[in-house]
Amino acid sequence: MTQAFSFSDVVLAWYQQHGRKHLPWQQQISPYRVWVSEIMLQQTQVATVIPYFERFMQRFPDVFSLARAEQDEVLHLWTGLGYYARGRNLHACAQQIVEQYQGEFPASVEQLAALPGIGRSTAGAIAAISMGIRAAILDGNVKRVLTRFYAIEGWPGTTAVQKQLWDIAERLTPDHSHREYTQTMMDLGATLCTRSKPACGICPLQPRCKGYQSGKPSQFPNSKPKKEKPEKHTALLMLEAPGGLLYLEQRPQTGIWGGLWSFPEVSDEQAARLWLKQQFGMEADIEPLQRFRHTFSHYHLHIQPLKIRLSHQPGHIGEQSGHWYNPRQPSELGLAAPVKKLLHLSDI
DNA sequence: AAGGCGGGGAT
DNA sequence: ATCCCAGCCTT
Repeated sequence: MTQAFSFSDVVLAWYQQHGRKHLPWQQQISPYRVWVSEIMLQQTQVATVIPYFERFMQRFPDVFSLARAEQDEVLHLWTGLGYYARGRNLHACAQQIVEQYQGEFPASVEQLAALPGIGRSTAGAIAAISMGIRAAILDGNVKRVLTRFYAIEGWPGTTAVQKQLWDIAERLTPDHSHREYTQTMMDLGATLCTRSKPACGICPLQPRCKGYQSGKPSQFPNSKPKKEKPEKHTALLMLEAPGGLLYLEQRPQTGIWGGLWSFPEVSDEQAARLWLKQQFGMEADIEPLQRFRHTFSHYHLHIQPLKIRLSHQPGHIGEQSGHWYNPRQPSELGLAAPVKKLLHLSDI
């Protein structure tokens, strides 16, 4: 009597031969290392994450060192990764794990998902990969594999499709080999079941894949309904003191570039003149630098840098305590990508 | 349920 | 230029 291979049997067999086993976070596997990698990998590709992960582990080898750190240093190591709330949540989460759990990650999906920055999928990944707990994940890779395998119609961002996918993901998860299965589902999505030109010819799931049978596997997952991104404008004030020092202030924790250091932001050059008059009670020469465009996931931002050369360094500006940044001796601060670019631009 | 939140790599 | 990525949080 023969028993048909289950979905997870096929997946696990493929892992033995072809699964990735040498990524940095697949070595010395621990809840801490898996957690940091999973947070970094949210909406961010493997190749981008690797150097950030290595630097982060070098500086913060365990949850205690991370919990003790200054937020500025955490965000400094996050500079360029984007979605900076991830960095702030990571720091807060480390402190909570130390205070509430004596530095030991709680061993259940529910408890993990209650921590800042950890949702259902990341909790499942930490539990399955580092703790051997039976838990499902639903990241971009798994969504792609499942929507193709079952030819699921509808954009996965909708609640209905989301729920359907979670139900399927939970059902397919085997009751053994949780780490291997979880890593392999991500591997399949990352290496074979890719967004474009999927390698169906060498995919172990191909014989039963409805997406393949449809002849158009790449139409799954159905794409997000598109809408045009608005064009927004802003200006950044580059106050330069003698010696090339540039004035930075910390942005609010919420909103764009939350918690990062940035040039004072005003709406336009007109507002800049007013701002200068209010701060210094005097006129100042404003030199507009080359305007450039920075694109976010949901809008385009035209940034007008305005250089203002000050004859002397003011004692203080406005309410908050700012920071005079020396491009030749960079401070370890979290910087938004465009700000970092502008700071580097001045360092010539 | 919907919208906010980055930056970069692939195409 | 467009798409979308090892999603989560707030409203």
